[in-house]
Amino acid sequence: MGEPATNAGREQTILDAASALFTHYGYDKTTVEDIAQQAGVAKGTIYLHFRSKDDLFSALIAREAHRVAERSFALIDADPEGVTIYTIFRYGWQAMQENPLLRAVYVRDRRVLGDYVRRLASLPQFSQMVSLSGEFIQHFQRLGLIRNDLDPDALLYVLTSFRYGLLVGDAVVPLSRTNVEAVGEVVSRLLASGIGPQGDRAKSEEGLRILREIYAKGLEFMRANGRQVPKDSNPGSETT
Amino acid sequence: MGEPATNAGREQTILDAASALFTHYGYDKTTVEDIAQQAGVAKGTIYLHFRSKDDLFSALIAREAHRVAERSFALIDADPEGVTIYTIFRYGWQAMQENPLLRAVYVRDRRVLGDYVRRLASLPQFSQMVSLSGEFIQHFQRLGLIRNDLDPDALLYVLTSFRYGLLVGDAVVPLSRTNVEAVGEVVSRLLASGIGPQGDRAKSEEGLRILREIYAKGLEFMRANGRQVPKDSNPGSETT
DNA sequence: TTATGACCATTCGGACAATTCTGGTCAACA
DNA sequence: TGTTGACCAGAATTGTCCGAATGGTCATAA
Repeated sequence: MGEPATNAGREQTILDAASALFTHYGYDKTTVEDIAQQAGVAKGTIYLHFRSKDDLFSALIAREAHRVAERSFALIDADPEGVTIYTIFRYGWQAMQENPLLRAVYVRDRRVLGDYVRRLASLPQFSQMVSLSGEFIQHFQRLGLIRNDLDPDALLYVLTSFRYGLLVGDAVVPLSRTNVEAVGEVVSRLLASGIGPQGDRAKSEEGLRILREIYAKGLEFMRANGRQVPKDSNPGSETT
Repeated sequence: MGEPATNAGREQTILDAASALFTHYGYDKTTVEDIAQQAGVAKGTIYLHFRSKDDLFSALIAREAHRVAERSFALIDADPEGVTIYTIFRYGWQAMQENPLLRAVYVRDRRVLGDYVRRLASLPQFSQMVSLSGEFIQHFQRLGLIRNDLDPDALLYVLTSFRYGLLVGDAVVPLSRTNVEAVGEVVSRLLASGIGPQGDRAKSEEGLRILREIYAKGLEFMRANGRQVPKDSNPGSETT
């Protein structure tokens, strides 16, 4: 309904169609023909914008990851607490929870990813970069934004597992749409007093800087290993 | 090596063999013949102790659940902190982490459970009973052993997901044998200041009572829905 | 009484061919 | 210049057959 006919607009339309079909039917069961039909274009058009079905999916993941990151930043900004380890964790989870496709990628849901899971193996823990990494925790500990009497490696493991559990959790305990807020609140409170700084509330501008820095790194990494531009890149880099 | 020839001893020997084979090869790929061979008995003997392969597995799960519970109780007792919400959570996790079979049951690992996962569907969340349930949290909140400014439903969801994440977590971030202790320590510290009572450290004898009570309930539940004794139970209760 | 292992009905799974489907191309077209 | 859809080779699916394997039984033996 009312898709723009511009070049960039058409690409987004294709991605929208692909997103809906992939999350519903999974990568394997969704054919390129299906995507074209849903997007209202011919199959050949898709190959004007993307090199292959794989490349299309990579582009989609990149777009959704970007959206999730922006969404989490917006949520963090909107919270009066500002940038803290627990708002980062809370809204990072919430933003990913709201995005079915990226959530599937993060938890490696074979029902959605299908054969694509093998391709993911080469991107070892790319989604961790969105908001969580070892150096991130160590930075925060050095700044006093996380209590530093905890082993950083163990803490990373705990936080990563925690987030993973929260993302997969509703497979064990069903989580209704209504109490996402309540869960976020509990998570936030728990981490605030659990791993936050004991005494003073330290300045968070530094945290924001680090957050954006690590996000930029993640972007760069994804641009390197992610999708290739189909048209105007130097050709002749085919390996087998 | 050195199995006792007593009746009960033989049953345990069979369960030991089944445990090793199931965890290594999975339910589907392990034949009754394999179990008999590994246990050093004839196949028919197994059917003197267990009604079917399913029943054997149910009995094994029951035994391992019992062991895990006892193990976690022992760990809690050994900790100077005593019975608190965080020692319960910490050692409940650790004990289950150490038991490959029960861990597979809890996370519904299809590679180990095979076709048996369907049977598990009738036991909705039986393993949660081992140490975690809604009423448990509410009891503790009422006693002041858990801060009561948190929504109990959301808290239950968070803790359940947290534990699930910790149990599955090493599929995402590999967890070496050596730092299980470190992770447990972090978990304990995090929960102590995260959800424990803010001020005083309340008396924990009451907590111990509740813990055993809920465990007893779980046992009763499992005895009702779990395996049936093959021999001297009243016959004639076959439903199709 | 208790344990055994040969035996049976059923299921499983590999092999193979027929058939459909799918990602990707490209000459024709607007 | 941008778009289309018929077309193709290879992959996946479906259906079928048949021997091997498996869960479970029971007459026999210790």
